Amino acid sequence: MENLNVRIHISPNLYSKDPESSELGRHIVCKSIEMINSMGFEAFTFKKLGEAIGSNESSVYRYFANKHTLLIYLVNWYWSWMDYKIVLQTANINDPKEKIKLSIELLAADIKQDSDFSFINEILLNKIIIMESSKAYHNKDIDSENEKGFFKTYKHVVQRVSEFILEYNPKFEFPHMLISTVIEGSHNQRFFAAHLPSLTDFKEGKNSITRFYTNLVFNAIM
Amino acid sequence: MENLNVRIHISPNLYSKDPESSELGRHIVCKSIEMINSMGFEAFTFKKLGEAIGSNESSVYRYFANKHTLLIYLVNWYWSWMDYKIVLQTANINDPKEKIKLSIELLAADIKQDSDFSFINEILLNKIIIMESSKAYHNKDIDSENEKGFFKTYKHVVQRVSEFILEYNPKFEFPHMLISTVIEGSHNQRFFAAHLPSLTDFKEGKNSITRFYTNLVFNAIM
DNA sequence: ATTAAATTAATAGTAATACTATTATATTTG
DNA sequence: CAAATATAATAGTATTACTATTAATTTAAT
Repeated sequence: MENLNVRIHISPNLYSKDPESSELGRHIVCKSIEMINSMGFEAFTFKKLGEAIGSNESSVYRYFANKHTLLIYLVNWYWSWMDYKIVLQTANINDPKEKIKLSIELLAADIKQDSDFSFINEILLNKIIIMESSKAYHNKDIDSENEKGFFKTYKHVVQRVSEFILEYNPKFEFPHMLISTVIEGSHNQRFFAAHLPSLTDFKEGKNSITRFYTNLVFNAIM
Repeated sequence: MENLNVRIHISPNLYSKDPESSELGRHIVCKSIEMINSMGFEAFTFKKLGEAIGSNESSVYRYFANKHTLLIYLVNWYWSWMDYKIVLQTANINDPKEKIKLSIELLAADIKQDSDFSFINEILLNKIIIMESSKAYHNKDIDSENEKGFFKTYKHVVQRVSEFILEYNPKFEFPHMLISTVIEGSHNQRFFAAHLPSLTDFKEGKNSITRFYTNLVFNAIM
């Protein structure tokens, strides 16, 4: 990605103190991504994180109320970043078909390169989204958290791509279902490919997942 | 469902002591379904369960090593039951198109009736599958648990319906991806409809979800 | 029927987790 | 420079997720 002077803006509802405002804060986010990746969200604790960054538990609590909120922060960062990538990729393209194609490629891709325009490692963050993001909303607080805007950026991405779908076919009845199916589905398929391969037909190096969902979408909306 | 003398068989790997073998065991399973539903999997504990059934924590531990294993048990029960329903529904039907259609209807349905042929409430269990089942596999032990057969019945259902797909179109490249997309997708859509409606195009009483996935499948494989 | 063996139930205890409250130390500002 | 504010570290608590031990009950064998 180009060396643009762009920053992902995160709603203040998603943290107690802005982690971007201090070295410690950036460290917390950066290290938490590594740790959630390596040990899994369940085993990850603020105590371990504090130790790992040479600080302590209570300092982490000043930035995030708990590890769930930290996950929400990461998930929102990811979707803001993804939205930005989609906008950039589809800028100046008029053909809705092409916009849809490019969007699916971004949404379903296996992220292999860190964009380097922030302290966040997007390769690892993508793995967290695949492995852990469903835990961000599959809980009893979903409704109150949704009201607080915890899932805004995800909904935003779905809305954006759904609009491309409607540009292509204004009569299509289920654009949001289709896009959320592609997003969640492609993440699931990457997870299944790695751990439950009999639930997929994934073959290395053949772009199966992107191909599958691209075909699925265009067959559905044409 | 008819009053058949059928029992869902659960692999002994999935429990420490067979909960079907005693009153207490059946009580544990039965009550856990209610409690996981009402309080969510995270807040649910064996201590609370013990109290609720007039027993105690350690008695529950004799049946299941921990609450994660209990969830795995429930998930497997569900998929064995679903497989049975699919077999029953599609028996004596030769047209693969019809078999696929019926299977999708079963997989994507909002379960509204308890089949009453066991001590398990399938309406509530279906809600648990929608809300909690991704937690059964999104964890760091997935590979060793998969080896122990923890996800066998789910894979079995996907395999069965994938075979219907291949009967219909032997050249289709992604039958497993398609079916796991339908299953996970339809569960997600039911969850979204209830909690994040802007990710769906769900409309009450219009069978949107089943209709969407049925169209998706037949457009994909034709 | 009696005793031994096995199973089941209940009690108590422990390490770890997810926080909170308090105090100490630094930094900023009037 | 003193007061106010922000930050960091320590210590503590309730709960969780178990485990180990002991007590009670059931089953089985002679």
